Amino acid sequence: MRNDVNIMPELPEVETTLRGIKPHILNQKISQVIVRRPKLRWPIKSTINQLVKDKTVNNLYRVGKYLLLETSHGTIIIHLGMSGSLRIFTQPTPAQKHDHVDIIFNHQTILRLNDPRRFGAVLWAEDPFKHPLIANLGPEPLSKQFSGNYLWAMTQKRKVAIKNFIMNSKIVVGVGNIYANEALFDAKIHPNRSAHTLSVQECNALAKSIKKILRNAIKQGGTTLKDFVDSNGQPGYFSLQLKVYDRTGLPCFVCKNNIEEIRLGQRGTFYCPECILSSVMN
DNA sequence: AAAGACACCTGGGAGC
DNA sequence: TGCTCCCAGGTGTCTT
Repeated sequence: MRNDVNIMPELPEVETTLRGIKPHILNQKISQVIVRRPKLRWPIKSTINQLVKDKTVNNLYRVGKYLLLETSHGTIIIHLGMSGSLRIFTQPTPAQKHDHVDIIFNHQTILRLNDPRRFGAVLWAEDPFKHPLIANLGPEPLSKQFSGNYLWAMTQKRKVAIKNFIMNSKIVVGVGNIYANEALFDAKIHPNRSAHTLSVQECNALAKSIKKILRNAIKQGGTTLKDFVDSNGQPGYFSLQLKVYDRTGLPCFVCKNNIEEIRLGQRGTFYCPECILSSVMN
């Protein structure tokens, strides 16, 4: 078992981060942005400090896996990539390895981005919804708009594997590899099924499973909220109750048969063939 | 337009 | 012990 399984920021982790940092920085004035390493997924604007200095964060929210810090003029867009984490420090604290960016509020509170693999991003946009990364995103998985009917309508004529399909942010945001595997297992749908072959009923089941899995993870995140952003805690994300992800060859928790692994879209894909088979027979 | 491959990046594990 | 190789993944971009 790889030990980095529980540190990937998927939607629930980003939501938990949001809830953790919000009380510390909402309505607080930015006094400085320190960029130690501008080369992340995209270069951080050299003008970022001038753009946000002395602006107050008057709204803080999440769109997919993007965190948006809205100021009176312009919005900071933060993405955690696959190894990023944000923490709050309420007193001066030396930067550690991979601490690439500090946003300092009221000359005291530090919002610090740590990101070993540097797949994350810190961007700025006058109107984030016109930003190319945000403008074309699909609906939130936990919204009413994301339903079985919506999913079914979108799958028509789409031949791609259903797992790749639900990981496509133009279809629905925030479903990464781990939760895609878990949701398909929960819905008893083979990840390699061509999207358009799913029935309305199966799309309903899948939409429900995605919501259920994400809600449970967010709920679990809430219980570890303090350690999540507290400077005294580990910067780690909560561990996940995974039923299939990274469990190749191990017995299925439901039927005791072995979990199998294939590659889809160059990503590890895990499923229980027996559970899917028994579902089809019913 | 859709789908697949590839790129970015690092830490950690396996194998020698 | 230390070196090299390989792998994980989110998501934009390029190619087919």
